[in-house]
Order: sequence, then structure tokens, then C-alpha cells
Amino acid sequence: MAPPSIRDVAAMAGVSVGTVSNVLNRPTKVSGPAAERVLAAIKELGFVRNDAARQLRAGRSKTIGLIVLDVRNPFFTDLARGAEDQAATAGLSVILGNSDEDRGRESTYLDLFEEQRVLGVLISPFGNVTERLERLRERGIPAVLVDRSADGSAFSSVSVDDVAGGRLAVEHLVAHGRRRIAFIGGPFEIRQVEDRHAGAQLAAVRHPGVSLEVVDVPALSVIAGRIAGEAIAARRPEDRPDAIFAANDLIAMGVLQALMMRGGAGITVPGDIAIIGYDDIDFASAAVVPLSSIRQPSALIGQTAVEILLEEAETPSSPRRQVVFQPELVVRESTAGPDAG
Amino acid sequence: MAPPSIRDVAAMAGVSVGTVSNVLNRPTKVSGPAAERVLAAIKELGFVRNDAARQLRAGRSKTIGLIVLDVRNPFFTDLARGAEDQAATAGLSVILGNSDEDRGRESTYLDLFEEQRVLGVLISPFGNVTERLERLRERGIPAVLVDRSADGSAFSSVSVDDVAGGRLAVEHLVAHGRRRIAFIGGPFEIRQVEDRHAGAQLAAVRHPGVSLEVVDVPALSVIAGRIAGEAIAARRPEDRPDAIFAANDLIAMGVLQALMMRGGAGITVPGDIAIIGYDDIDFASAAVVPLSSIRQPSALIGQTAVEILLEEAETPSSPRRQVVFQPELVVRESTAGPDAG
DNA sequence: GCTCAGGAATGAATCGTTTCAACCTGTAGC
DNA sequence: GCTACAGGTTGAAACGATTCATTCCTGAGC
Repeated sequence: MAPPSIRDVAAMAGVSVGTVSNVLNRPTKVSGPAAERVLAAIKELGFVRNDAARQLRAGRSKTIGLIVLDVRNPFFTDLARGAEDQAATAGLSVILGNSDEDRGRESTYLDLFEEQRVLGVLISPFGNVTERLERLRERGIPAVLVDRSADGSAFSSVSVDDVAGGRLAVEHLVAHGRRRIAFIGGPFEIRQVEDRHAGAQLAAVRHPGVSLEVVDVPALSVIAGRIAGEAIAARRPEDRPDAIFAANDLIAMGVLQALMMRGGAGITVPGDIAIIGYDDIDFASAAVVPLSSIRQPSALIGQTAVEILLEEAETPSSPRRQVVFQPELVVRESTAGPDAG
Repeated sequence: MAPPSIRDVAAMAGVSVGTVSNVLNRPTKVSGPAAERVLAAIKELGFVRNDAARQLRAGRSKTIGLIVLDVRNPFFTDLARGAEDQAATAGLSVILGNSDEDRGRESTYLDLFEEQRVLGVLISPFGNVTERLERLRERGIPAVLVDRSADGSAFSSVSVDDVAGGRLAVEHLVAHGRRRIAFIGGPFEIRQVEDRHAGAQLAAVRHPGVSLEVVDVPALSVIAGRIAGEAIAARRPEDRPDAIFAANDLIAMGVLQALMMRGGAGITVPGDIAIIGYDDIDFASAAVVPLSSIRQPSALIGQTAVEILLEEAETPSSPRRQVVFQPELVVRESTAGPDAG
């Protein structure tokens, strides 16, 4: 019942434990017949390496710890997937922790990862974790921040340029002839919201005659969007914007629902009002009117973060890097449909 | 730079390694002053247990492996959360693997878990994994199936009664006076779809005068739902159902969008047609018309599965258990709104 | 026939923790 | 003053894979 060990394999194959280990780790060092006997014994016994013993000897595990703010957000699951795939090519695995925007949970995961002597930590931080991460680094565990550009340069980071995303969105709306644009989003404490708005502002001021109104909402949710949308529908037609830039897709969908509802004010999308969201979640293309959006290279972020992490694990003295990706415009009917203005 | 070991702590505190270990694991066995010195040394050195060494000695890790079909499905993340919380009360952690309905990925995770000598495995199986799981059990690693009642009784399982869920939905519609009901769902190879339909059928035949039509769709997605919804809106009014039971919330939302679209056939929900979905995802309550649904106790499933797993890990000879939870009806406007029929 | 090179195989030491038999030391009982 | 006993403490063995200095073999070269 106890799993067979490398010793059992050695006994069965009639070789020493060292040879079995060589078959597993340095196959070229072993003669053909010996290797065959060992492999046969492994198969026969159903031997599986004991990872704990390997780790103990190696002093480090073959696992990367990843802590995300919210597993239910497609952005993070895609990011995780990218990290996983990249790790797999190096024979590593990723263990995923969901902090759920809770300092306690975040901290618990960091403890766990430290006990496990993980190879490195990827984290989209919520609380102030710099000290914790610094301690990990002293212990030889590197960390890379994801979805957050590192303020100082103490740690490497991989993020997306939200300012550029906001600019993209508004430039696109302007290019399609829109002039009165509303930014719907909030709360502004969230860095991403602030940056997206800043980008929108930048783009707007570059075009004379273009105005940017701000509609502050309490959360990045469908409901918040619907309420904002209803308020806009209730305005006199001449007071309505001709385009809406929502801080994320959930808000955009809520707005869309409100505008399109029968019994509404007879507003058409994109005819009367164009709408663009942010994140390009799956639901975006499935909306009543397929939603234009700003796509972030989520998987690529994860992938790149793992690459940097491995580099730092290999060469602790390697310089920190701040990678910032550019987001991409995804045009669908909600801004460029058949009856667009 | 190498992390301090229990030996360093012992040296600093002027005690033996055995005593340090006792402080950590059996605090009552250690005298006050000794314990204090040890704790001080731990703090001073920033000592953190090496999990690999513990595991090696214990022969088993303190981790539970969980493999789900799709991390992006809120049902599974809630389940994972339940499992995690329950595990935490026993001082264990959960590592989450996403098979993404891919046999290869599923198998890779099982390999990983076996190498890690996890305490046990929770799995919502995709491929045929019975042999793999049986081998694990021979090695002393128990497994519990989640979201799938085990056919034989070889393994314990925790699932939800989908037949009962289907029955609930239709009984509810009938109780609100609906007579011509359409079940929209597919593909029928998915057990859940089949069971939900079977339950709907059972309820329908119990009521004379109630008919149940089936609209087969190729996927459980918003788009599939919208297409089906458009087809229904295109029918002559007298040929339309007066209620729709969708196999999941995504389909229900697609149908809802199609029926409510301006330029549609002037159909009101729930006035002309009531709609009920399944799963009670967050979006359900955020739909244009808040969606009635069938709620599954996702977190409770995860929690219970962990309980059973721990029992089997403790007592391998304990009898297998098949736990089946009952789903719950959640009534919102889409079936019982102000203008319901 | 002897030496030597080099490939192949060996097995003891090691990683850090837990466990447990053995070993104090002081106290209570007689 | 001696034994019993219990609460504290000790330190060596064990877990299983990896590593590396050492040994063993084989065949080539002279």
C-alpha cells in the first residue's frame, strides 16, 4: 500500500539507487540494457517520484505561486492560463490562489507559498505586500507584480497601459464622428478606472469640439451600468451624449440594456449612441448589440510574467523590468454597426 | 541567504531540535521559559517551516487537489471556495486545477497530484478516470467525485439532483398558470441537460393540459440562446410557448435578449412569456428582467466533498457515500413580475 | 602482458523535519 | 535515604530522491 520508492525500483531492476536516479534525470549517462531494466521496473511497480523528497534535496520546489484578485474575472483566468502554459514548457506548475480582494486571504497564500519554498511568486497585489515580498526575495524567492506597474523599481512588473486604452477608445469614437462623449465608470480609487479616464481625457482635448462628460458610478457592475443608462435615457434627446465609453464591459452591458429596453426612449445603438466597453470579456460579443471593447493581452501578461520570474530565479541579480503592454481595439457593431451615425 | 532551519533556531535558543519541533507541534509538552526562548528565536530568524521536509517525513502532504471542468464557470469557483474554506478549518489547503474539459490537462493534473502525494483528490471528471483514481486509492490517496453522481459505488460523490431541479422549474411555471412550456437546451450528451429535461418532463405529464416542447440548441451559451429566442419570436403569436425553461442561465439570458429586443415581436416578459434559467449565476439577477433560476448549493458541495474526503483519508475502509443535494427555486421577475400572466 | 582512459555503476552523505526511546532532574512517598 | 514517577529534554533514526567521489570494467595501445 505504501507507494514504491526508488529503492524498490533499484532492487527489482538489480541496480543501485544512483542508477535509477540517473535514468530519471540524466538518461544519457546510463547504458541501454540497464536503462531498459529500470524503466521496466518503474512501469511494473507503478513508481511515481515523491515530489517532497526532490524538493527537500533541491531546496526549492518546481511550482510557481500565483495570487489573483478575483478568479471569477475572465481577465485573471486568462492570465492564469497564460502563466500555466508558459510554466509547463519549463516543466513547472502553477498553483493558483484567489485573494478575493481580502488582505487576510492574500497573506495566508503568501505564508503557504513561503512554506512550500515555491520557485517564485506572481501577484496582483491588493494590500501592501512590498515588505512581505522583500523578505521572500531575501530568502531567494523572487516575485513579479502583474496587472500593476511597480511604483518604485524594487520589483519587476507586467501590466497594461490603461491610459493608452482610454485614448484608443475615445479616438475610435471621434474617428466615427462622435462629439459628445460620456465616460461612465467608478469608483475612481481603482487605478485602472482613473487611468482609463485620464486616457480618454487626453484624447478628447486633442480634438476641438469634442466634449467628455463623466458619469461616476459606485461599482464596475452590470447593475451600476444599467442605472447610469436609465438616467441617460431619461434625459432630453439633445442633452444625451452621442457616444459612451464604459470603464469596463459589465458597465457597458448594463448601459446597453437600459438604452435598448422597449419602453425606453426610442434610442438606437449605435445609431443614436455608440457604446464601447473595456476588457473584451466573452459576454461582450454575445450582447444584444455586439459590443466594441478594448482587449488586454491577458494570457500574454501571464506568460511574460513567468518568463521574467524564471529569469530572476535563475539570476537573482538580474535587473528589474517593467513591462507594459499596449491594449488593442476590438470593433464590433455597438460603435460601427450598419446604422452607425 | 539560505532560509534558517530548525537547527539554527535550536542553536539560538539553546535547546535541542526536538524541543523546537515540540514547540511547533505539541506546545503543551514544553516548559514556559524554553518555549519563550524558542519563539523568540523563531521570530528573530524569521524561521518558516520547510513544507517539503514535513511532507517527506509524514509521507503525505497537507494539500487537497481539486480538478474542475471550467474555472470560469461561477458554479465551480463557488464550489472551490466552499472546499477551500472547509479545508482551512482542518489546516489544509486546496490546489486548484482547471481541466478545461480536456483529457490531457486532466491527466496532467492527476500526475502532478500523485507526485505531490496529496491528501486526496476532488474531481469533476471529464474523461474516464476511474482506473487512475483506483490506482491512487491503492496508493492511499482517496478521491471524491463532485457534480457527478458515481455510477457504481466505487467512489463517493457529491452532486445535485438535476432531475429535481427540472421538476421544480416546471412546477413553478405551471403554478403560475403556464401551459405551453418550451425546454431550451443542449447538447443532450451532457448529463445535466438530460436530467434537467427529464425532470421537466416528469412534472409536465403530471398536469393534464400542460405541454412540453423541446428546442435543441448546440451549446449552453448566450448566443445559442439568442438564436433560439429569435426563432420563437418569429413564430405566430398563437404558436409561441407561454413559458420557457432554459437549461442554464446563459441560454436564458440569450432568449431574454432576443424576446425583448426592440423591433422584436412586441413580446413582454413575463407578461407573454415567462422565463426561468438554471444555476443562478450573478448575471441572472442583473439581467434586463431579473431572471428566475434554480440555485445549486455550490459552496456546500465543495464543503461536503472535503468532509467526506478527509473521512476517507482518515479511515480508508469507511463506506462510500453518495450525497445528492436538492436544488432550490429562486423566484424573480422573469416568472413572477408585476405584469405576470 | 601491462597500463591507461574513460564510460558505467555504486552507495554513502545530504536536505529539514518529526518521532520516539532514552535520559535527566526534582519531588513525593515511605 | 531510597524508590517511583512524571514532566522536560535530548539526539539519533527515518522519510526518499539526488549527488558526487569512488570503484569497477572493458577495451585500446604499446
